Amino acid sequence: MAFNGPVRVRIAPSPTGDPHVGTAYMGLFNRACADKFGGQFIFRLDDTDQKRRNEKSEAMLIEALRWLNLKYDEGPDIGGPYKPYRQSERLDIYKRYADKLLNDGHAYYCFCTEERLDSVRKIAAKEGKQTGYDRKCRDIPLADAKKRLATEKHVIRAKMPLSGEIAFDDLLRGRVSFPAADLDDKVILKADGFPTYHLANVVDDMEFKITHIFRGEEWLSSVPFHVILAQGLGVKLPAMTHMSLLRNADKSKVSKRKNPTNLLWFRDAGFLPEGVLNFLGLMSYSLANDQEIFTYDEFVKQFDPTRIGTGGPVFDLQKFEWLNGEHVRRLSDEEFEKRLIAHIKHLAGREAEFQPLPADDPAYQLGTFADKFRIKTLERNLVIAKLGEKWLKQPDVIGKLVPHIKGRAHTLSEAAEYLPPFFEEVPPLPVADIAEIKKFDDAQKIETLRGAIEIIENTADFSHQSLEAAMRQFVEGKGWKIGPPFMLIRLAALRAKVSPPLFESMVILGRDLTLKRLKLALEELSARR
RNA sequence: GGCCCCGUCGUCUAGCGGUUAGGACACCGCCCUUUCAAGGCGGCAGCACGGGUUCAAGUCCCGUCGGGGUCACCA
Repeated sequence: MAFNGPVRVRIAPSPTGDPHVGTAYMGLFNRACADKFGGQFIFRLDDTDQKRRNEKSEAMLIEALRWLNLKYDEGPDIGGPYKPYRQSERLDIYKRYADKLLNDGHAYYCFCTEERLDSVRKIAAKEGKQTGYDRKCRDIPLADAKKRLATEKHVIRAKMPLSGEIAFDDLLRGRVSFPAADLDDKVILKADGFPTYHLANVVDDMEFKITHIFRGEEWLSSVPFHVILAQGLGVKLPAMTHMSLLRNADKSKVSKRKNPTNLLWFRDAGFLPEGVLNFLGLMSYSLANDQEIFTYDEFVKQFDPTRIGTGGPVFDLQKFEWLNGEHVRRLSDEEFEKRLIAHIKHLAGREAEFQPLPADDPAYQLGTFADKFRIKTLERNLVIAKLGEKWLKQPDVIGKLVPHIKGRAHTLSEAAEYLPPFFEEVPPLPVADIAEIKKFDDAQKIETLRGAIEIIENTADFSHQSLEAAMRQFVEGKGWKIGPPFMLIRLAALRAKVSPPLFESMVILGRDLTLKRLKLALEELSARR
C-alpha cells in the first residue's frame, strides 16, 4: 500500500445529471494524490448506461472540473495514451475480456428474462431470503449456451465462488472480508452489449494502469465482485481507499433534496473554486497542524492519505460559507474585481433561472440553513440577472466599490448586494426603515437632512474625510449620538440600510447625485409630517 | 432483513494508553464600530452505552445500541 513512485489515479463519474459535489470531492483527493506522489490523474467517463445517459452531462462535468481547476492529465475531451476515455467507446474491449472469462470458466451466459428475475427476487424477499440471482443458468454448458445465443436474449454473469471468504485490504479500514455465500452472480455484460460497472471498472483500471483508487464508500460492497473478476483475468486490483460519503444534516448520503449538490450551482451562488476545494479538503480530513484555511498547493504539500478519516462528514453549508468568505478576503482587489465582474457577466440576463420558489415549496417550511441559503441565493441572483447588464456598463464604479465590499461578503453573489444603489438615479426611499429610527423624532430627522445637505454643498474637496469630519462636528454640536443621524443619512443617500461606509459611498455616488437624493428625501419627509 | 463500513461538543475535526479532552463553524455575552462584514475577549457544549484487558482507556478487545452504505441487465 505504498505511495512511492508514480501513481495513476482516476475519477470515473457517470454522465447522468448535474455535476455532483461528490465528484469534486473525489477529484480533489485523487488530483492531490497524483500531485503529491507524482503521476497522472485520469478522468474516465462511466457512460455504460444507455437509459440514464444525459447529453449535456459530460459537457457540464468538464465545465465544473475546469472551473474548479481540477485538471486531468487524460480524459474524454483531451485523449491520452490509453484512449478512448469514454467507456461507451470501448465496448469491443469489454467484450474481449468477457469472452476470456467465459472461456476460462469464470463467467457464463444467462438467459433469464427480467420478468423471471423480478419474480425470483420478490418471492425471495417475501420469504425473507436473500434477493440475489438464483444461479439458474450457471451450469448450462458453454457449448449449449452458445447454440442459444442467436435466438435468445442473454447476458453474461460472473461466476462467484459459492463458499469461503473474499477479502481485500483497504488503506483506511484494513482487511475487509465478505462471506461468498452472501454474494450472487452479477451481470458483467448486459443484453445490449454494454458492460456493467463491475466489468468496465476492473478492465479499465487494468488497461489504464491505475495504481490507486480513492472513491466513495458506496463501492465498498461491490469490491468482492471486482476481486473475483480480477482473479479471473489474472490481474491485481489497484490499492484501494474507500472514503466516507458526504452527508446531509440528518446523516443520510448527501442529496439534492436536502442540500445543494450541483457544482455549477455553487459557482452561480458565487462560491470560489478555492473555497470549494478547501472545504472539501476538510471533509474527513484535517491537516496535521490544524490549519483550516489553505490553498490547493498547501493541501497537496501536506497531503497524507493515511490521515483520511472514516466518519461520515456532514456537508455544512454554513461553515462552507464562512470558509469561502475567508478566501474572498484573501483575494487581491484586482483579482476580486475580475471575479466579481466575471460573475455578474455569467449571471446577467438569466432571470428565468432565478425565479422565486413557489410559495408551497417545502424549503420555506423546513427552514434549514441550506433552505434559507438557497432562497437567499435565488433572490441575490435574480437581482444580478436583472441589473447586471447595467452594472457592467460602468466597470469603473464597480472598481471603486471593490475595496469596500470585498471584506463584507462571503460569496460573489453576496458582494453584488451592495451594488444596486450605485447604479440607479433615485431608488425609492425606505420609509419603513426611517420610521424605525426611534431615537430621533421627525424634527430631528429633518434637521439632520438639512445639515447634511448644507455640508455636502459646502465641502470643497468632497473627500470622505472632510465629509465625515464636518458631519461629526455637526452631530456633536447638537449633542446627539452619531448612530441615528448617520443611519438616516445612509437611508436617504443610499436608500439602503446596509451599505459600504457612508462617506466613501457618497464620494462614489458623486456630489450631485448625493444631494439630489438627500433633497428628495427631505421633501418626502417634510410632506409626511 | 442479510452483508459491509462507521461512532469525540449541534457541525467539521485534533487525539494514535497517562491530556484541566485541543482547534474551527454555529450559537450566546462583552468590546470595537456610522450600517453590514471583519476583528478582539469570554462563554455554552463532546469521548453512544455496557463489559473486559491494563497500575492506567477517548485511545486496545468483545457485546449492545445508533447511523450509513449495499443487496439492478444504475453507477
